[in-house]
Amino acid sequence: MSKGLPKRSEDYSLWYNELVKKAGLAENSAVRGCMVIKPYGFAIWEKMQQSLDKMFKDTGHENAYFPLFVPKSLFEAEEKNAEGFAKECAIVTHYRLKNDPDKQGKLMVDPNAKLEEELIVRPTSEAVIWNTYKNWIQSYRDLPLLINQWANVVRWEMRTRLFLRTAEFLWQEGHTAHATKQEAIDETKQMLEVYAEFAENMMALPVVKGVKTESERFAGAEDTYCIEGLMQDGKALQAGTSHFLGQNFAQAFDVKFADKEGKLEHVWGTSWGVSTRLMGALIMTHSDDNGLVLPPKLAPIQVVIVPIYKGEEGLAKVTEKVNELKKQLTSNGISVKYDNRDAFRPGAKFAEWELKGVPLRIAVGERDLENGTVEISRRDIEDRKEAKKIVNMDNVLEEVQGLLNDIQDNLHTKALNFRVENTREVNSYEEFKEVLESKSGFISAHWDGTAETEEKIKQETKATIRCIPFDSKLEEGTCIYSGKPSKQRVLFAKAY
RNA sequence: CGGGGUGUGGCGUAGUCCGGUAGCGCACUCGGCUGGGGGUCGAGGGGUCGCAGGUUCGAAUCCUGUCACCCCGACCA
Repeated sequence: MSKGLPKRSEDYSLWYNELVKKAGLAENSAVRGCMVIKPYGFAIWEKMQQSLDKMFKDTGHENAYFPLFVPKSLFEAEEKNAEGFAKECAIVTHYRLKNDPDKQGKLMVDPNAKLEEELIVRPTSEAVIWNTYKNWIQSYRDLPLLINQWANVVRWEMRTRLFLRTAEFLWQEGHTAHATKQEAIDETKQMLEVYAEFAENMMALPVVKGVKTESERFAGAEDTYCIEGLMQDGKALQAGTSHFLGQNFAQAFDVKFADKEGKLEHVWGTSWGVSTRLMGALIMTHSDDNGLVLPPKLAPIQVVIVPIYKGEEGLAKVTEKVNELKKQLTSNGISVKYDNRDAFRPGAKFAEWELKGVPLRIAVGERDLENGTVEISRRDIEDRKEAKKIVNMDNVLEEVQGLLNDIQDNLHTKALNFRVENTREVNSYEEFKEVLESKSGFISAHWDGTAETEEKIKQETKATIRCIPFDSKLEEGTCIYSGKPSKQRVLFAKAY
């Protein structure tokens, strides 16, 4: 383990990359743009999955699995969707390799094994799924159809970053079909609420809920709702999206149902997804210059216990006590790691578990055994002295339970304060540019509602409209760019 | 795809200009002392110098080609 992480204030993106690697979350692979998610990182993702999966099931959804490949003819059926993803598709054209006659021991694509129809590696699964739904839906009695799948998708990105943008990523995609427009819209909103609740409660990530503008909308959707978070460097990150698809896919794939009167109608659709990008959001929201900071609810290890001892007998004595503590904590649903590796001294272990973001560390030494105490240190306080306190051995369980709750709340509060402090209303384009340059963050400003203005602002400042927040009040104003009338403020930011 | 840069033990690098058979730090292995914030001493193991050609008595170093990665742009969850 090499020492030292770059400072956030000096080079935020270097800090992020190094942190991801050094904390053992993920690393680059032999495959261009694709990452290896390491066990510790995957354990966090699994906790996210478990929690989201339960929320999906609780709202009536079932899991299923659809193919990785999409025949080109299916893919292009919904034109806007196909067009939107066309530029970033991986395509399978052949199904066989053979020995290269010119190069000993090398393989080549067998030109005789060309597929009659190319297969697109799914960048998203609407096409296959709606093609399937056609067969599943005949009557209003088949509706609503509420399906989710956990899968990998591929989008051939030019520039990639661990978790934030990789060519292959893991996600879940929900795809539902409904008898009425209103029901589909309600579903779209409900799932956005699920995402928001997950982000706030589990990830301690405060998010803004809103609607995307037309140019930021999902290709093939009528409306895209989103949750947006603000990272510590003042850039916004889209953490989840939920789409009202109207009847676009139903029409493209001829998915009709007979209503109670026996009349045939197209169904109404939604889709919604969150990806391993959430890992990036989690990392960038809470972590500090000492390393990762994980909210207790998603931490694979909530408490690490480090023994402090001299000699084998010392370790044996401490271990005896630690085993009691560990049993007590574990039986109360707390995940505990006892780091009894003899090869490292306590200081090195402290640093390592800090880097890995374990919420609580308990140090138990021979001195503690005499005094009947332990030292508990919380990860969410950056100052190492302030983070520590000495606790009576008998109170460890309730202390730990209390502290874990405290940390979860504190992380959320800190992140929320940061967002509030970094959300600014501006009323002129000058001010807009000034804020963007000096402070970044969310900027709440009036916009005339046209794609042209949005595009101009994007070109000139790199800031985009993240969303039109649901809670944006109606108020008369003038567009900061064009001076035309506007009825409400929208949220701008530079984004990941 | 344009512009810039880098490929040398697991990681980070020196050496490349000016060719002479690869060095350092971290990590690793073994042993000792140590142990309340990244210990220390000693002994050891590990490298087709991205890949393929070429020049040369001799190539990490020079030449040609090629691949990969990083940064900056154009595109994006």
